[in-house]
Amino acid sequence: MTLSAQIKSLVATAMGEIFPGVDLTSATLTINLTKPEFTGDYTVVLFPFVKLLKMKPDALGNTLGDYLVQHSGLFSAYSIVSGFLNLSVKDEFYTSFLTQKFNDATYGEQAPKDTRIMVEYSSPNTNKPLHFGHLRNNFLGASVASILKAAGNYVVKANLINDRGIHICKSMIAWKHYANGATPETAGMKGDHLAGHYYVKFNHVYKAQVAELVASGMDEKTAEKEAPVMQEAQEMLRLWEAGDRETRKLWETMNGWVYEGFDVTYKRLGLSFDKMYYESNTYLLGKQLVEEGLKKGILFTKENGSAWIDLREDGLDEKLLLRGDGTSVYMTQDLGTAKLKYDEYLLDKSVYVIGDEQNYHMQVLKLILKKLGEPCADTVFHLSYGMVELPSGRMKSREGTVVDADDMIDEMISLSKEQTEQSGKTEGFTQQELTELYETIGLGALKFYLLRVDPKKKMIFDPKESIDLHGFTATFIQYVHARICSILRKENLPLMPTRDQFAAFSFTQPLLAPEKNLLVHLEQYPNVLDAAATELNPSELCNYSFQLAQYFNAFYADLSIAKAENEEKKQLRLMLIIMTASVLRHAMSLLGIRLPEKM
RNA sequence: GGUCACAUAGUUCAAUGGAUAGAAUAGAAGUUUCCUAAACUUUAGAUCCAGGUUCGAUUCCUGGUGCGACCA
Repeated sequence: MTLSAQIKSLVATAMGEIFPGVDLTSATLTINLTKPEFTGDYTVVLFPFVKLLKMKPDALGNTLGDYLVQHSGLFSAYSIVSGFLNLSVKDEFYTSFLTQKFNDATYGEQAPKDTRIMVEYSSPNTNKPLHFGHLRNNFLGASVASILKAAGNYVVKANLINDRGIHICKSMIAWKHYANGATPETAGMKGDHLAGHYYVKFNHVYKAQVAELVASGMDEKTAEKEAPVMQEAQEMLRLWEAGDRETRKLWETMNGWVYEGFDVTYKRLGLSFDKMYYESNTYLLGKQLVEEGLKKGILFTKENGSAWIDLREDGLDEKLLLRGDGTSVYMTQDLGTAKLKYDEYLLDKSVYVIGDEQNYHMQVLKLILKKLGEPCADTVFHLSYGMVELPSGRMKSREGTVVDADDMIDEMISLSKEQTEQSGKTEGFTQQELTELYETIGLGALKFYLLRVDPKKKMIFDPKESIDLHGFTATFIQYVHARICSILRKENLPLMPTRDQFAAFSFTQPLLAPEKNLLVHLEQYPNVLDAAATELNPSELCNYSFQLAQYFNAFYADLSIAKAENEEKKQLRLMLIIMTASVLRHAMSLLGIRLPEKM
């Protein structure tokens, strides 16, 4: 049990003992960390009980404080400041905590539970390369999956590839007309970039054709439908659905190129999946659910034979589920896929990492499943994240304002190279170590930058100013780790020494403020990890790690470790930094960020 | 038009209904005979507006303004 949970239960018990027969359940018991400007470690807020007990806050605080100091054995002292009871925890609690946990590589993790969670993320279209906005999705998904695993869940990482549809046909048509048979090899381009190139080409040609038709007197709506290249794309989609050999072959070839390109990017980013779904396999799913829904009278048909569900009672609209010609819409296949996932993996929870532009779609999806009586309805959870915007506004692929993911990665790595060379500490590194270091720093910065903001909030990305290797960044944390490793090397200690590498000390000297800050913060880690898992919010780990690193830097500047005042202090501080480095590694690994031993 | 988000220092972000609203960055001033100065210390600077609930509101409620997404 963590300290704050212990204190909460101690206070609850104490209140019961002191005020027998008084029902205190209506008052919320709030325990916080004490603000730095007051003495004490944990604070009980007294106000909620004041009315109930008809006591003044100070009187209540004294009674409770006296009782806790006398009975719990955990507190050395207390003080009351304007309605807040500040409790000081005995140093022995922290030193014994440190002795027990300093080299526990799994500190903060929870015992395996029987909860099965799928996290679907990435889910790219195969007509263009990943852009910067997709990176937020990928990092979030990967990180949330790791966090959930650390919290004891069984996790399946899934990727649903959008490999069919009109947008794919657009790339194919443009390639057919304008590529002269170019392949990634002959073009010297990654396959995903090649496909993306012809998707853009399609849009150029299309736009020109529409303009031409409009100029010749056609109205714009009609022109958009009549443009020859669009007609061709539509025809290609029909051929694809009919299983036309040649079309399917081209489709397979081009998608193959795209996957090779994606694989390179995924590998570079350290992303992996346990299960791949392909929309070309799943797009016909869901029709059966619709049929059953019609039979049960949950859905209804309109005159043209299309199938609908009426969600107006729930404040939403009528929603189309099958067109008059019997073809599906996105919602139909999403219904089917949700059921498929649930049946295949016996899920307790199915997390969809999808942008907030699809809030409505996901709300409707869940609601329809519920109305159809599908048990998977309750498992569906939309992890909705805000869009990444440029200072000039939203990224638009058609307007060419997208920041390409591969370019961004290259840029970050070269930036980290530049900065590292500037700092002039690369003596003794092999070429391979340097290459690895640049990647560690560059990718770390990128991941941290995208994960440090609450997923729900949209974020602004300024390519010129926002990426910095100082301040609230992964680099800051990596630097702390490198410093700690450096000290340990000089002391001839491994990163994770066993306990018998230290003499059996009993720590008797009072903890100094910088030591105490680190300890209090380290003790919080399990709570933070648990909160990150509950909220599906990796940014909690960013905030926590950064603060831990800040405490370390202050500690490091103030107190000597290798030349501590005496052996006891040296030992304590070594254990402290070992644990600090270990917790930082753990937290950062959940974000997919590596920490170097030298930098 | 309807639904849903969001609004905090110049900028980018924090703050389970709790104390004097925290960081980072940009600005100003300092720190290196001593374990990595990618660091540390000091300083200045903010809750969109108007009501309401509460002992107490950045947080909850109502209305307004602004920006955005989605649904037609």
